[in-house]
Amino acid sequence: MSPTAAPDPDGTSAGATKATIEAAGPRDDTQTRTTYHHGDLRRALLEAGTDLAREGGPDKVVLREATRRVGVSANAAYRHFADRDALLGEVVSRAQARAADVISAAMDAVPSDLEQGPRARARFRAVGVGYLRFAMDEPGLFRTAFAVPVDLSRAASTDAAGADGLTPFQLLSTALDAMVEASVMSPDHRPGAELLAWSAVHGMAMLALEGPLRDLPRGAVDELAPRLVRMVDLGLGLSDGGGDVDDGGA
Amino acid sequence: MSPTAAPDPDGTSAGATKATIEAAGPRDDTQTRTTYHHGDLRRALLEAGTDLAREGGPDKVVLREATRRVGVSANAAYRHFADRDALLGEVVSRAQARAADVISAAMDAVPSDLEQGPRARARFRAVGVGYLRFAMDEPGLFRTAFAVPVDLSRAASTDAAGADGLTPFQLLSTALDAMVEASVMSPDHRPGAELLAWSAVHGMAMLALEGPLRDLPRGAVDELAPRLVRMVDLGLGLSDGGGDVDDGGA
DNA sequence: TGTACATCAGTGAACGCGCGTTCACTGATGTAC
DNA sequence: TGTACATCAGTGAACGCGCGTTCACTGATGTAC
Repeated sequence: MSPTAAPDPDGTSAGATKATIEAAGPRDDTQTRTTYHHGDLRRALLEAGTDLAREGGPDKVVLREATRRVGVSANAAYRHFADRDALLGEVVSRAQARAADVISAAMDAVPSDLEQGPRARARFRAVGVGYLRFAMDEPGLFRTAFAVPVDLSRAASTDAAGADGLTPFQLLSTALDAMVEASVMSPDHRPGAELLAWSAVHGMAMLALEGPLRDLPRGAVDELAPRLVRMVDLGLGLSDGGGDVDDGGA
Repeated sequence: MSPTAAPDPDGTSAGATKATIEAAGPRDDTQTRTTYHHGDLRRALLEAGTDLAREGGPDKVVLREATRRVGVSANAAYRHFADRDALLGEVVSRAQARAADVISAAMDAVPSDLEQGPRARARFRAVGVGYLRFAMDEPGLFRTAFAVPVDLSRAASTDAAGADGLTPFQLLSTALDAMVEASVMSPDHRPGAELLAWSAVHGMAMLALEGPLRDLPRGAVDELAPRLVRMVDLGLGLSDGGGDVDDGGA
């Protein structure tokens, strides 16, 4: 039970002094430290790691640099994280939570006085628009959240939910459920629809961020994003698909 | 003018000997060399680089490892490539050309006795299916072709066209043009449609290859791919889009 | 037909970089008595 | 209330790795005379 996790219960002078230092804030970081113990090193490293991710994506989340920024020796990190992947894993979760917040905000911007059907659709499209907005506004965090080239499955990933308690994937799922409930999407098309919709927006983000469309101007993406989500909306919801179109030979 | 680039014109014994060695094949590679000069080092490095890309994507295209595999000292590569990025740039082009071949093959598998409209559609969908097939069959090459995390724009990129002379992007463009010509797609929707379609398949590939869906089984992708391209087809072609759907507030 | 010589295509060793991680350690803290 | 001591959270130095790149060099080739 760390003294920062719970309010310091004891009133010894030593304890009070430490509590005072901590109350001054979990290290203003970046600057030199006066105490031997950092006080909140774990959180500080997480924040430094997130900054690194913001600046250059997952590859830039480098353990030594994080400790350097916090002003601590390199191996102090090993008191709080098993290894570099453990740190990266938690940074990934934080990045996903940030994405969830942006998506939630976009969904909440949909007028609540719309009728059920149009509202479900608009909220569904807002998921995609929010996803792409996050990608373009925070390219480093986006790639950290959704395009980590290494497998982090063995690293304990903490909660990736946003402020409202839902992960980006869960937000997408609920939006699709609402469309079915509002009868603007056939239940037949519902299974797996997350992956189809996600693919479209994820692909545009990746093409624009580190694909062949790297130098596509921001404005172009802003213009394409609504067209893309409309394409998905129409392609998923309007038709029976499958039956009414010849399947060719491919 | 390298002797390998053009047929060796002279008949001197020295020249003939060298020509004989070269005729025996551009180095069987991987094994020890008996001559001081390699004979076809540039091509051999390109091939080693492509093998590396196949095995582990763009990051694994490492100059030292390529020379090691060819059996040559590390800096011999600098006789043929300005730097590591120049080598990588050419490997990227080769990977794109391979993608073009797979896509072409998928398009050519569409029966030619279909009517113009259905055929145009089927060939368009074949582009997406071929793209995803290449991604799953050759994940390393796919990522090298379409997901290089560094900017290679300053590296001279050679031709990325496949055997039929078209790049993957050009194949997609011609498929879309054919749909407009066959009147199964409105000309109003044509501009920029490449990016919408490309986004969808690229996103699914990236999610399955190095995204959160990394452990999605191959079979799942095989099942989703046709649904995805159908979604795109319907979303792009069937409706007027834009006007007939409320735009919400997002 | 031979030979001097410029040029080409390699070699071997080294540099500097930055990383993750481990080792043996020490200063600070909290607790049992 | 003081004090011994276990435990916690840091330090500093080092290891080993692999990379891209450069340096001064040498062996092989092709050509002008």
